[in-house]
Amino acid sequence: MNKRKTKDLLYEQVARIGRAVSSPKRLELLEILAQGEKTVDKLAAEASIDIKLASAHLRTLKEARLVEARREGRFIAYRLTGEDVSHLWVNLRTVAEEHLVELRVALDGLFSAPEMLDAQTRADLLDKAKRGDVVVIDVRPSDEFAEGHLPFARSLPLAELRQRLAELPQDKDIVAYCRGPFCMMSAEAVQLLREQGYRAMKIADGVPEWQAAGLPVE
Amino acid sequence: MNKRKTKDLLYEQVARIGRAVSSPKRLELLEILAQGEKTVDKLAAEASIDIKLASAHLRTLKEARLVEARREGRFIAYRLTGEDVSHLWVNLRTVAEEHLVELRVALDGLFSAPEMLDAQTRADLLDKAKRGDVVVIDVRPSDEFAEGHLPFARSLPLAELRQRLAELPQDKDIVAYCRGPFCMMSAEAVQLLREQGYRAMKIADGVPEWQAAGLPVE
DNA sequence: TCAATAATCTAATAATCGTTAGAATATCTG
DNA sequence: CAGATATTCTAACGATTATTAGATTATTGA
Repeated sequence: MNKRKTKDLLYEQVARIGRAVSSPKRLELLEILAQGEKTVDKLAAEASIDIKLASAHLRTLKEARLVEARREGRFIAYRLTGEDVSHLWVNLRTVAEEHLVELRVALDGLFSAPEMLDAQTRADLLDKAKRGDVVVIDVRPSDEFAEGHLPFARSLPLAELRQRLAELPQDKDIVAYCRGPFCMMSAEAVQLLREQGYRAMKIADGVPEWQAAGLPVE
Repeated sequence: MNKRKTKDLLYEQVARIGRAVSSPKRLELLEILAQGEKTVDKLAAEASIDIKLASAHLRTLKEARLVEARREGRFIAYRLTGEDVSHLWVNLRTVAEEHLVELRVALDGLFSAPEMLDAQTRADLLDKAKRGDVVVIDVRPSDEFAEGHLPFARSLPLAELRQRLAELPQDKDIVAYCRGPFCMMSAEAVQLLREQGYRAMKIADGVPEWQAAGLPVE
């Protein structure tokens, strides 16, 4: 048995994972799937691509065993093959944020400082939420909330926020979160809430980030 | 500002990292660099590729900011841009090991069970090494040992092992490690030691794995 | 069984990437 | 400064991949 050939085989297998995460659209699909199981048409709509293209990308992800599919009636639902895949996405995104100036500039421009809590305050936030000093709202669609959410968070999807404002207290800090640092739902929620006179801010974390940091999820 | 365009830009940046790790040879270069700084000719020799090709791959890695270069006399030395890059490599390899049957089969075939310590025994190993119950040897080239090694380990490069056998005790367990699960140096060392009547075994971990697990490195 | 829907499969084209070879650059040594 | 060495740069070819469109399969409900 040739030592060189064996090594080539090993690295080739890891490169299968690498190739799977080398396309922006596949990464976006992975991030959406990190929020929970989704059908092809929903994934395509979320990622703003054609169903055929989504299907092709999902096939690639499936061949790398990062996702798996199951038929649900007329639909086919995809999900990540494990929590480690969600962590890989967080890891890739974190390395990109750390090293690629272009990305950091784009993110800084998007989310101005006062709206964004720092990562160190995570434990602190959990504590305040537990005591009821702040209201943590999950502005993702409710099915994603159902698949897992931050402790003490309440579901208040962005689409329903305007009609359900009455549910929120005017005299407490409101902290919104969504799918993660690339998701703009929490920023939109904060903007709306501030316009209506609420004391609102956002955190960049989503459930995948929270989990990858070793913190509990409900 | 278009929401869709902004998102595309963000995922495109992460995909730059993905593309950088989508080639087997680039992954091999990353693993070698995870052991410490190396010049282009050494990297090319280790990865069994032409210097020109190594240079091209290193350029790609540099464009993704995963490595950086500095001139050292007539040579140019490359190193990883941070510890997080080394963790990313470990993460990718771990996901591949977890999900790709082909890889697991290849690894199982390579390293038969009795020679390999389980990952859980890491803390235990550290303890025994501290008390002197086992001798931990680092069989990588000595410059890699110098850049960082497991606590209580002593450097005994594979190339010098046969001549330096006398340095090892016959009555103690000897544990060999090298660059990580894909590296075959520790397996070769164990084979040689056993032929010579020593009680030897290997661990799959290298320094990057040890570090990624949050354990101390000297 | 037929029409409608969701998704996949197949084939084709354009774009990108890996690899190689030859020319060019930068540094060291005499 | 000339020659040797280490590496990069440039250009080119073949291989791989992304994307699109058309045909096909699987399921549901009338």
